[in-house]
Amino acid sequence: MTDVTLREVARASGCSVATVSRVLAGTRPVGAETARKVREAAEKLGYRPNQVARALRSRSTGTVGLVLPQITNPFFPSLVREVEHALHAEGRAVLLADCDDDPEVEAARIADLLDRQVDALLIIAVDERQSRDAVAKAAAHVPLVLLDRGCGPGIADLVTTDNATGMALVLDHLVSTGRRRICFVGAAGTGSAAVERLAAYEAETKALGLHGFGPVELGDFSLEWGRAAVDRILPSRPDAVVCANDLIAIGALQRLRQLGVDVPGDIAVTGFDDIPMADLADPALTTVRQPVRALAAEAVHLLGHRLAGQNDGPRRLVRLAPELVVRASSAPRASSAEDTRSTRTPEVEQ
Amino acid sequence: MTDVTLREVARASGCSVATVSRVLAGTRPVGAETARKVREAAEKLGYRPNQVARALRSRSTGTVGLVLPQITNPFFPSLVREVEHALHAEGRAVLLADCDDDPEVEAARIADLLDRQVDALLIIAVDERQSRDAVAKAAAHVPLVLLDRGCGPGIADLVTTDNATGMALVLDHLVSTGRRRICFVGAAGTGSAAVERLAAYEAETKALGLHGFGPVELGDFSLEWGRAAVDRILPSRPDAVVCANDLIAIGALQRLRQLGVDVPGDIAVTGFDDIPMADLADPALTTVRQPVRALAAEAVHLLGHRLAGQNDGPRRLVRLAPELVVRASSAPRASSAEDTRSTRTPEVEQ
DNA sequence: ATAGAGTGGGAAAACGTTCTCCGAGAATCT
DNA sequence: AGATTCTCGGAGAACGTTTTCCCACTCTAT
Repeated sequence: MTDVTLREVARASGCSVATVSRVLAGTRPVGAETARKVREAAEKLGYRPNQVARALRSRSTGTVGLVLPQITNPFFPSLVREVEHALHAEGRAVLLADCDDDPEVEAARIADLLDRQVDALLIIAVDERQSRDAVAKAAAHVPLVLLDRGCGPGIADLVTTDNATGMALVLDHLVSTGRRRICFVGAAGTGSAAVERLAAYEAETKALGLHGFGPVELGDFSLEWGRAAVDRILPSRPDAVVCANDLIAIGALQRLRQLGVDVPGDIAVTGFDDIPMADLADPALTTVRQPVRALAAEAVHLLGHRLAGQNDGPRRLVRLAPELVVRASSAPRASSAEDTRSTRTPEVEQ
Repeated sequence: MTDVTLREVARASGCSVATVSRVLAGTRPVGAETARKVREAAEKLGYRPNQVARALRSRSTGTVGLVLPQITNPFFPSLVREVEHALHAEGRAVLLADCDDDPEVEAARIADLLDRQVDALLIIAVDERQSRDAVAKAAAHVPLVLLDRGCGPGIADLVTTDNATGMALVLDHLVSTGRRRICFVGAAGTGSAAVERLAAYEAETKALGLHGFGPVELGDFSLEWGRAAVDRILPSRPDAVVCANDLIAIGALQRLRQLGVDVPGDIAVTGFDDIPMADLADPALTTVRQPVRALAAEAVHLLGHRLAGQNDGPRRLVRLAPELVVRASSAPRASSAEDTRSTRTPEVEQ
């Protein structure tokens, strides 16, 4: 019932605590016979090392804090999953902190995690500006990597999706399937996703010479805004609507259907992120899939690097290229959609 | 830079470590003047108690392990969120373990959490049978509450949704809006959700005297099965399809639309769980909303109870009544759906 | 005056590890 | 043979708290 300690294993195997620790941790060579006796005793008593004591002594808890704005944001669960797996593969555990999209809660959670002596922090920042202070302060104490959302330059390592590439993929695709009257529905925030995707859209349309057309409407990253934006955009008779994320796109899809507009016949719609719903929308949504696994792997890798080294060296900014996922919502107008759903791609499983 | 300890606060305030601990923890009355000096010094040095040391000494980490099958299952994020908030409100932190739907991984994660000295475990079991051993073993060491999914009787406290009530709500609703030729698409597994929802469906249809009709098709809890099941059910010309969860229902919706069947005109469709997608489907899905916040609160409450008491006493089984959410997919046939979406209910926010 | 209770404070033991010394014996070198 | 290294093992300090003693002192009641 009560836990078995090193002392008891030592007594049972007739040697010292130090020796038992050594053979179990493999930290120094130990005589074959002694080792056997120790292992035997440990086995018999069902000894399990107390990680708290180990942490106190060795000043490392083997624990990483994962701080995010809102686990219910549909893009995060898969990211959390990958991060969790990557960390567990290194024998680390994840302390989860959901911030309810509130920077003050975020600051408090970060402080709490530091008190709990996490070895490192992985943070998806709530807000570009308002998170900065807390993040910077935390980065002074412990290796810290920002994930997905930035937080000002030079604060900490950041690994994120290359929004410019993603937007370019979308626009190339639309143009190459004959769309010309393209418009953009984005978000007005100051977050990196909002800013970068808008900037990329504008740069790319210019590069492609589509600059004549192009209403741009900015709201927020929500379904409701997607629905509302359709009404503001429709009068200019576009043949494609590029949305800054999937939620906006799905909202747009809903409103367009309601108004009897044919997608993709009259208008193509694209999203960004590839959340699970994107594949389920009707028509299934063409979108940009963030390289979730690679993002997680890279972030964990960077953490490992700082944990191994002295946690100094320059801040890194890693941008990973996303992937275009073409589905029915952007099918060429020529093919008059008998079975538009066949474009659906398989799940990201494995 | 390096952390401030009790010793340093003691030295700075000219008193002993014991006294500092006492005033900061408020564990014993201490002279007013001394207390002031201590607090002042602590403040000035920026002292933060080391939770690991505290945990080692007081044999309590203030940490709870949350073990779940797959964070990407769309029903879980909101549950995780509520659990996390409820626990944090008590000053506890959450150690997250995602099991990848694998009972062996689950067992390993549970063992790891126990080594990390979690004060308690909150487990959404992967499998009714295969999780039993690991859960039972863990329950012997630490307060443990099962959430959402059971794991055999008497293993541990269990708080879950009352599937029978939920199914009754659905059937009453369908019957009272004129549906009679009702059929069921469920899952064949041995998990409590699969078994209970099927049993409840059968009991309730019998009670309502609908027993003449009623094909029942069993597959799994997936979109694909929902799509496939439609083809097997359609020949019997039902006017309502009751699905064992939302994924199945959304799959069914998709296939029905593809076949040109009018929902809800020809056939009503209902789901179970109220995952975020349910509201976004077209038509929006009538479903049973699990009382997520209450589930989390009750589970945490039970944990607290066992943490306070001696972790004995009988195992409890708490069933919470869910709520029917009527949306467009089950609108009465009479009202020939001008704007079927208006039935949509607001988000669960706040 | 003296015993008894009550108060404020310190010294030091514990919690379960890891790790630094240190010593005893065996093996290797000159 | 004596000096040096190596190997194996133990004693005990340390990690930063909490908590148990214990002491010194001040009140109050006899």
